Amino acid sequence: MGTTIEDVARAAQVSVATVSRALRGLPNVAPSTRERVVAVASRLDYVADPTASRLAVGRRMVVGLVVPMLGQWYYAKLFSGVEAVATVSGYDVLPFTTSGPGGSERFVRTLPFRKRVDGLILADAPFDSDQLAAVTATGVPIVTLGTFTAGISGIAVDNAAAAQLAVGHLTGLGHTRIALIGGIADDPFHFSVPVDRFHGYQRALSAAGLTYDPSLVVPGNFSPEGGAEAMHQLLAAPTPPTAVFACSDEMAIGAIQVARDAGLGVPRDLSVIGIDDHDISAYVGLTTIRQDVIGQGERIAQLLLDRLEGFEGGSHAQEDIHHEAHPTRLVVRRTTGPKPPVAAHPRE
Amino acid sequence: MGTTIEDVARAAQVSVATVSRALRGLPNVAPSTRERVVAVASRLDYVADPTASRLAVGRRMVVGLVVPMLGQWYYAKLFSGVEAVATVSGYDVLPFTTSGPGGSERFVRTLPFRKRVDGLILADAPFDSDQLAAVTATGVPIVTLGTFTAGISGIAVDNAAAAQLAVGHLTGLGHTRIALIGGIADDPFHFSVPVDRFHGYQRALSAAGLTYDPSLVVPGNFSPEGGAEAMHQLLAAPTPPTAVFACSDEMAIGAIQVARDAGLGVPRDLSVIGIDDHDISAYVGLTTIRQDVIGQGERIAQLLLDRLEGFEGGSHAQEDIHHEAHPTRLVVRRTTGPKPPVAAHPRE
DNA sequence: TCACGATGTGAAAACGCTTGCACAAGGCCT
DNA sequence: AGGCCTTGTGCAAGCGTTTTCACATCGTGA
Repeated sequence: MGTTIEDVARAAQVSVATVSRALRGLPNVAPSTRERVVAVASRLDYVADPTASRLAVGRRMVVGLVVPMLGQWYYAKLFSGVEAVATVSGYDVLPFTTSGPGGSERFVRTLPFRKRVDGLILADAPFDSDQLAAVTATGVPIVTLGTFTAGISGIAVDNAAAAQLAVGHLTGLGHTRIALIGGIADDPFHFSVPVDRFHGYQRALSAAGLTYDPSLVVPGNFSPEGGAEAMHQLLAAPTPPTAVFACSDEMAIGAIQVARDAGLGVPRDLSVIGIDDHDISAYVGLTTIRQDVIGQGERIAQLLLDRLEGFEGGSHAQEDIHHEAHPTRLVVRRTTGPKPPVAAHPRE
Repeated sequence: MGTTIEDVARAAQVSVATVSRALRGLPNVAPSTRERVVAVASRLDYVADPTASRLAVGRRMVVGLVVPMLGQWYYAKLFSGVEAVATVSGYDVLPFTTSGPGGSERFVRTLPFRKRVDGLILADAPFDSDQLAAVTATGVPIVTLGTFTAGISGIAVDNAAAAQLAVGHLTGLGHTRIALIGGIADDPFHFSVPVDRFHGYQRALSAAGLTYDPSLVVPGNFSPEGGAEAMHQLLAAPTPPTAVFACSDEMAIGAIQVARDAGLGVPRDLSVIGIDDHDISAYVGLTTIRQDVIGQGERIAQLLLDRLEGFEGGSHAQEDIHHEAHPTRLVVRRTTGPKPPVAAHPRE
């Protein structure tokens, strides 16, 4: 296993420089020489040590992916999308999570990506502007996903529009008491996605001539558990909603379960819509707003890679920053329906 | 950003060797010197370049995680467990997927982990013994997850026992026609998990005095889609099952949806049990066999790291191989119930 | 026939760190 | 007082590549 370029050079009776050139397809190598080197290299099972070559070249061939957490559906999908395109360009992807111990403060304080990555993807980055400044000050090329930042290229779905689409679907069905399960109140990671969706929610309400009732807005922590808790809270109110817009499918699913346990029919007594189109949403019949997460991951990775390749080859001209909206789509399934004639109360 | 160890040495009026020693807490550095070096280093925002240090030390500080795919719930959780413990020991984790283009053949042919990782975690590795031999021949320390291999340490749940537990639950409820939705027939990645679960299924049947009916065993591809298709196939049979054991929760969820769409009550007419205890299973009321995926990831990573650390410090004595079974547990929820008095047929 | 650009090749200097070895300076013992 | 560990420090040789530069060699046009 430990064959080095020198072993190959010796065996092929050439210098290491020639081996390097021959194996990487650089010009100025005689065809016969190249052939011989390649043959020897493959006979010896030689592969270049990336550590050494990265040191020599000065590029780490690593992109960092900063996410609140792995293991959650959205970020897992994202990672796999990013990984897929990074790999074909020879880049590794190194995840950094900001919701663990220490959270984003630790991340910003230690800047653990320094000297380790060539570029950074900030996904739903929970940073305030000071923190962001600290990160950009390192000089590492950055793109964002899920939120737009002035001066930084990125892609995102239009969260406000998506939310508005969702809530519009509900108002279109005649609902007037529409709850929001989001991530606002306790805001574990204070990123902008839930905020934007909240705004879309409000917009849709006023578009339908409805007044905003703060008691119908509860946090859901973007988990099924959180969604369930939120639903409990909503059902305990004097006049429960007839429809719920959950800011993620996982919360929606948690909410639906609680509602059904309470004896409510979904969508007979209560309509529920989510966002994401989680892998299993189709199989629980959840109406939702679909977004292509893997596609977003692939796209943002490509955006960063283009920038990185551009850096080496081209002018260091001011990169024109680029904000790209990704589409979303309403998928109507079986958890939303017309407003019930009389509001049902959960049975005790 | 580009401060090197030499900059620090110059500023602190010591040699680079001393800087290296001081910053890494090695002995034989005068307290006053160390203090000064640390101060200077932090003033200059110095961090060691891992690429250079890895080259010098000869260890890559990377563990490879070989999985069929990322982005699926099980492997995403696994990755996050592995990542969590690897990180605290300073290791990066580099995923390799074997179900993409080229599949495991490509992986075995190119051995893309050479010179890149210090150790390898093979999760549900779809390798035959020749392929496995090719991988081990590289000399890279290996552990397996999800399956036991002679001569290689690993951890796994007892899949046969888990399956037996699941099917035993169904026979205990009086069911006699019990289907299996697994991954056997077309076997996209031919790994052993579905095989073991199939054996557990058979064992549970004979334990209950039931005869095995091959027509009740259909592949499900470990996806909700696959589970749905499988259920369609099962319902089309002359005498459909009254209970289904799905080899993953995702398949179970797909199956349930199809059954309900066909007018069957779950669990009134049809009981369904899965394996995994997926994040959302609790919220769709799915009866299942629970396994702690993140815990498995953490444990297998620790096992590998211990081995790696052992390598450097201690004797190269024959590592005692270590096979560790991880527990599973039956979680009864609301998709399983007693055998219906008369078998229901799907309504057309 | 001679200078001259192409072309192929090798020597050696990076890249930024770690670490073995040599060495100086003190303390401690006898 | 003289030898001897111990402690603190620096020099320099790696680690395995890439890449610059210089140097042959060969053909080619004048």
